[in-house]
Amino acid sequence: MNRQTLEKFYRLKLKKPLKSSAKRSLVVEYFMNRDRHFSVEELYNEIRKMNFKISYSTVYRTLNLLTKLGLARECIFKDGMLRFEPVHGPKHHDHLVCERCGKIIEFEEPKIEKLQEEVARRHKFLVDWHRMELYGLCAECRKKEKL
Amino acid sequence: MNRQTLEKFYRLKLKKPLKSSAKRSLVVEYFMNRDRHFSVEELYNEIRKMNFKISYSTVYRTLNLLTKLGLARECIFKDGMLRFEPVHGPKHHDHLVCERCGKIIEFEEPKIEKLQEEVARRHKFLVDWHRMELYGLCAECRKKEKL
DNA sequence: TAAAAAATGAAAATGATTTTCAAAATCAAA
DNA sequence: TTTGATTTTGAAAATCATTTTCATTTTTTA
Ligand SMILES: [Mn+2]
Ligand SMILES: [Mn+2]
Ligand SMILES: [Zn+2]
Ligand SMILES: [Zn+2]
Repeated sequence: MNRQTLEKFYRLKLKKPLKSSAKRSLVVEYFMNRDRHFSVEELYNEIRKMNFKISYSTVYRTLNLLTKLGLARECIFKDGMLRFEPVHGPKHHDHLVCERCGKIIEFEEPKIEKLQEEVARRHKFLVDWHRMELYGLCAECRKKEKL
Repeated sequence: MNRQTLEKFYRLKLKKPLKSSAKRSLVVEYFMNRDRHFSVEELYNEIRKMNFKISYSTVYRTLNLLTKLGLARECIFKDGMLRFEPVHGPKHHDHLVCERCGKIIEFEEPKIEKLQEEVARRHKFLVDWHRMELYGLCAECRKKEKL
């Protein structure tokens, strides 16, 4: 997420006009500095730890805004908890999720995406978006497993 | 799901022994007769409509049992609501989900599964299970779209 | 038949997220 | 500026699907 996100954020038009606000900017800034999946609680705690006063309501509201604006993406893995990740560009990626340590690895595999399109065509289905997650053990956890 | 499921169900050993019970059997039977994804509420209402008295607790408990026994699988799509589907065999499948009408189409694509394994190998990751869902418009909804 | 174990259902608890609403902050004229 | 309209905020309440509790009933075992 680049430096101009905050300005970009306020330039973007929604149904309703946005007033600039310190609290919201705070959330956007901390969001900007994340580069991986995080839970709302994590972000909330991080901001709190810095002695900024903020409410969960505002954190949720701002993250939902960022999502509508296309700057954030919701990720809901097996545990069912809402997470967000910054959207860095038009490139799509999918996830490997370690069921032991929770680590999340991102990957891209164009060959799979091609085949997905083929499956869709076969069913005369028009794909808007997809999600694919592979759950299992990461390299580190496999090593520990063997000891 | 075949006829012997109910017996199979009671034969399976869990941590705790199961007593046979009419209410639970009821849920298992209605579950058996489903062959697609359903919400807990749907199953509950179906049983209720037949004038059987049953509680949500028992429906939830039984479905969780069936899941532990490997006879049911949890499916959580974009809407975040818990659904179950009967497990018919060892064959795995993935889903196309229509965002307009909610229809769910199942598909298998061994070529994708192979590539998933390759991705995993590349990351020294051991895959236990995965989920893949393609969201978009089904054939029917596309037609209506065009009119 | 009696005692032990498990199942049931109503109601309460849970817990993450959203909503409400009154007060505070921001903005846009005048 | 001042004013008045609009938006934002946060605490508390509402939501809502799912789980848990617990007193009672049912099933199994002895
Ligand atoms: Mn990611
Ligand atoms: Mn299915
Ligand atoms: Zn791991
Ligand atoms: Zn459709």
